[in-house]
Amino acid sequence: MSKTSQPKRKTERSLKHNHGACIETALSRAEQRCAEEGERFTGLRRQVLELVWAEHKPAKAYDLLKKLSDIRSGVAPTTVYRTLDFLQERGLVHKIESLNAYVGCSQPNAEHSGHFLICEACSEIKEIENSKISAWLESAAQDEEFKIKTETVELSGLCIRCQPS
Amino acid sequence: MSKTSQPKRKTERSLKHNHGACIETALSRAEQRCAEEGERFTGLRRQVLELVWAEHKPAKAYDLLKKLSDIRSGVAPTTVYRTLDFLQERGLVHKIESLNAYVGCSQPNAEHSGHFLICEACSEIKEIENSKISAWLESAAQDEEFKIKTETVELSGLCIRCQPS
DNA sequence: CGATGATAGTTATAATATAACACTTCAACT
DNA sequence: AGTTGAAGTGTTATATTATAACTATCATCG
Repeated sequence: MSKTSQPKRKTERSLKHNHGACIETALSRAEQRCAEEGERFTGLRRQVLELVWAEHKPAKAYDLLKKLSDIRSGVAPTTVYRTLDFLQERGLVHKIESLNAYVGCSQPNAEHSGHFLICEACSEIKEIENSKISAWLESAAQDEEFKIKTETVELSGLCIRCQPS
Repeated sequence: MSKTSQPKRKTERSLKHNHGACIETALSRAEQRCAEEGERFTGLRRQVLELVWAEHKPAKAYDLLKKLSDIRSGVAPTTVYRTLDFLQERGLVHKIESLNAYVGCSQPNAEHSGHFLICEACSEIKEIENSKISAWLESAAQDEEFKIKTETVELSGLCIRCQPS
């Protein structure tokens, strides 16, 4: 019997959505996406992605390393970084540059840079899907005749739940 | 005679502006800004800022450390990071999160997060002063009722000079 | 002058990330 | 089924980035 077979303690988030299902969705999308691209969604890749998705908070590489070590042997930093690189290249996770951490992406079908709202109080990260943002930034870049390839947009502050009322 | 006393080789950039003057301007603005705030613009702080401004490219902390060691003794990582922190807090330099590097800020008067265009080919960084960007991002955040405190906006790609014609 | 707080020096270590090479596995082909 | 080549993973070592904790020095002000 695995440790995860029990009814598990609830987090704030789990009160609001079925996070188990949330993870499942992410994993099956990832599987599908890899299949489409002829990439293998191996046990290692699945485990790492599952750990990244364990919370809706940024996961640090070395924290993933520790957790991964609990479920398999022969895990080194390389293991984690290589796998994160793979997942990133397929758009399955994003790196949050300002935190040196990683979050799962729920729109793995699109080749997109993510845009993030990062709550400084509760650490929760929300990826915003506002197609206008890229258009705006491109227009700003166009003023300088600059050709954007990747966008790093990380907005830190307070989410609605953490704002003083 | 210092090495820098000679007519020096021209870089692409030096053909376009008098970079010596560019540094001088940055330094005197910094001096003024510190004076306004009752902060001391010490020799160390001046030297670090000068090194950051040496090029219009991102400066890595440990590169600054090496260069700083050439002009003073007792320089450790702490020295550099502490000084960069000081300069950052006063808006005199910005950290480029996606590169773990620092650039000088030419608008040290404003409390602003910078928005950057980063050329992947020539490494040149341009800080864009487009007041619309913050307004746009704030409106996007507002849709989620998120209160932005700091914006990390780093757009990587190709500057006009590095684009294939 | 002497107390005080800011600045800088010193030593050690933590945290993040990559390089280089060896071994294993899988799938495609014969 | 056996061969083989590329992809995946393991292993070891090291590079890079950043901070902690404590001490010494300096500038200012009473």
